[in-house]
Amino acid sequence: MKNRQVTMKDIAKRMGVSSVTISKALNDKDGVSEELKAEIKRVSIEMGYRINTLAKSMKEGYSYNIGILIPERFTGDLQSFYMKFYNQVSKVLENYNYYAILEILDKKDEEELNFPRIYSENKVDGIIVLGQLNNDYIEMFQNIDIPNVFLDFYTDNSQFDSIVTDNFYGVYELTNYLIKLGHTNIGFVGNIHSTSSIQDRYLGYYKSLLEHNIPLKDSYIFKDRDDYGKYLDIELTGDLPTAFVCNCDQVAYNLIRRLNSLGYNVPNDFSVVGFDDDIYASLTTPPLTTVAVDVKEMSSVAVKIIIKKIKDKTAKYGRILIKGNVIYRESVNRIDCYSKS
Amino acid sequence: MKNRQVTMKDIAKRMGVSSVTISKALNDKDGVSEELKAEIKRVSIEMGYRINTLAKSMKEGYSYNIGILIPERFTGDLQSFYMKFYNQVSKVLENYNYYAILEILDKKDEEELNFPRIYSENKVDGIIVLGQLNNDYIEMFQNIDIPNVFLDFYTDNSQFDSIVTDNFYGVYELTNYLIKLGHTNIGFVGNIHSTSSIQDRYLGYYKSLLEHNIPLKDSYIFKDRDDYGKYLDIELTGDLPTAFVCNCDQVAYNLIRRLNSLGYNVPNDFSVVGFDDDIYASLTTPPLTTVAVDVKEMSSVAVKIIIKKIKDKTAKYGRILIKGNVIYRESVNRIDCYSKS
DNA sequence: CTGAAAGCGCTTACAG
DNA sequence: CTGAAAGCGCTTACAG
Repeated sequence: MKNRQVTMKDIAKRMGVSSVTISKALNDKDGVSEELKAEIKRVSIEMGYRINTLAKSMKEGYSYNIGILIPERFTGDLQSFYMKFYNQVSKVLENYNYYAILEILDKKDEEELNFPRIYSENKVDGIIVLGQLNNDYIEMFQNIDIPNVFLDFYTDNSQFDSIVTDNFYGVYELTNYLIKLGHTNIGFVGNIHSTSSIQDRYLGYYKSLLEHNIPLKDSYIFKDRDDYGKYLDIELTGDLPTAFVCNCDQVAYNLIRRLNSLGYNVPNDFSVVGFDDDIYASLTTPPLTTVAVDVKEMSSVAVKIIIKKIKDKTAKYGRILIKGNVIYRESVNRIDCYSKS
Repeated sequence: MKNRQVTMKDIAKRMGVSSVTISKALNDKDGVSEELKAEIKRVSIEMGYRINTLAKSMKEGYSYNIGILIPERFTGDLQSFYMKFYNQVSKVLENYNYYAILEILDKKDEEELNFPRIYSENKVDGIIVLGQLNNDYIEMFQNIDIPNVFLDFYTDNSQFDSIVTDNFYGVYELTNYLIKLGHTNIGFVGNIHSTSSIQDRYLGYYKSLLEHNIPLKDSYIFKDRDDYGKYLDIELTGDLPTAFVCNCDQVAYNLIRRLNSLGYNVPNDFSVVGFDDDIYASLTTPPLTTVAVDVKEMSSVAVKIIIKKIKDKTAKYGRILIKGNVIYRESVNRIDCYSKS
């Protein structure tokens, strides 16, 4: 058994007042004289009082916990990206006096459509889902009667609120930047049938071309992975563009190594840009111009929304796009300037 | 307000029994006939009952939460290592019907010696500290009256239980391996005054040399960082060893790039080993022979210990060393065999 | 096998 | 300004 904690009752007894008065004083509510309030606070510290949030929570009907649900497959070795989110969300929640509870949803539970345990056991007031769930599971989520928000992915079912990085706009900005530097032969590296975020990035690239009256060339679309996500050797034969827009930094990293091994130099022979600003962006030589996902802002918004939804169950937000930040580094050159960077 | 949940009372009313019987049935306790128990379970599912763990917790005096406390400075960009631990600990806790609550201890709170909020607010039954706290804070931790365990670091105060990777033994094994392959001129790369884990790794290297009657040479100790942890260019002049034992993978990565830029090949000209098996180990060409910290085992042990300490407040474990696993890759050659690997 | 009573530590609504 | 009473939803110990 736990050793007995100091309770409000103990303070009350010692001070000869009621525990109601203690509660009011410690919560800065009206109905206690300022002097008594100050004295109560002093004594409570002296006695080493710590509030029992469990009791408070039960009375109020709120746990002051938010669940963060991450499908197991996003927790592998290199997926530290999601942990960054978790970290940030957890930090933001503090400002609202909330805590984050992580649940990793294992494959089996996801397939068998079992409710998250944090939900079944009423551990949380709301759930932030981090990382794409399978469709059936998402459908099931509609039956969950606590607020939820999807972070970093979305679904076509408009019932759900989601917060995603603006893939489209980010690549659009990057491509505009390349064009401004004189590039007109610009390739896109990625399997445009693989994930919806790669697709959106591709469309941002395409929009930039459209706006500048640059025709889209099939031969400038370079497949980087098969439809199962397995990386392929990028085919670099025939007519090549002067700049490559890669769907992510890791692919840019692979591409640059590939180009190097063929005797090319980046950015002198080819300009290359990525997306994500993850560790690969700084491991390439030269470091990559890329788009940094705004983890901080996205996390803040996710928390704000879930807290609002807890207070107002009917609130709806839909799909919220958060702009990333273009990070300018040395992997890009003006097209008319082949002198070294 | 939350929409009202189904409670045991509701089930009781509907079935014409008391809520005590419901509680017994759902918890598989004695005192209910098997038929009634089965019927209660059926109805509770039908009614969509979810237990209110808050009420249960309050009654029992346990929150069924474990806090994971990570000092802020370990949550930066590249420290996904700690998140791996967090992940794993969280997964293991599930088996004990416990949940993990993350608290990132910010710099200010650490300096001002403020208790973690999860402690002040009684949110958790125990705390796992992940990442070295400053000494004063550790001293203060002695006054915390809930069980705690330090994960991945230790302190000389034997009051505390800690679980650390066996740095000493890991490097000892690696160095033995190099010697078995014929190396006798073996260098160590690291600032041996910088952290205690680097020091332990150095001593493992030294023990291996001792055992094989290989003299320790000052000139074979290569400083990789200053005393503040800032990386230095490693000085590679004069008499060089045939193999380098690096204190971590990132340093091995830096070293190999350095050697490459000087025109050397690894492993043909020099063998190199690292420690950690992090992303850098697979980014080097060739990939690194290194020691993988056994995150899984360390996390399991941490959880086992904290759960035991919750049940028995007097339990003591001291410093527990967990062996890492040597991962054999291609960055090492036999010394007598210069043909390619 | 079944249930009435008490209690976990708070907070809220109300009375004085 | 202060406090007695009731209640949040469970579980435990005890009585029948």
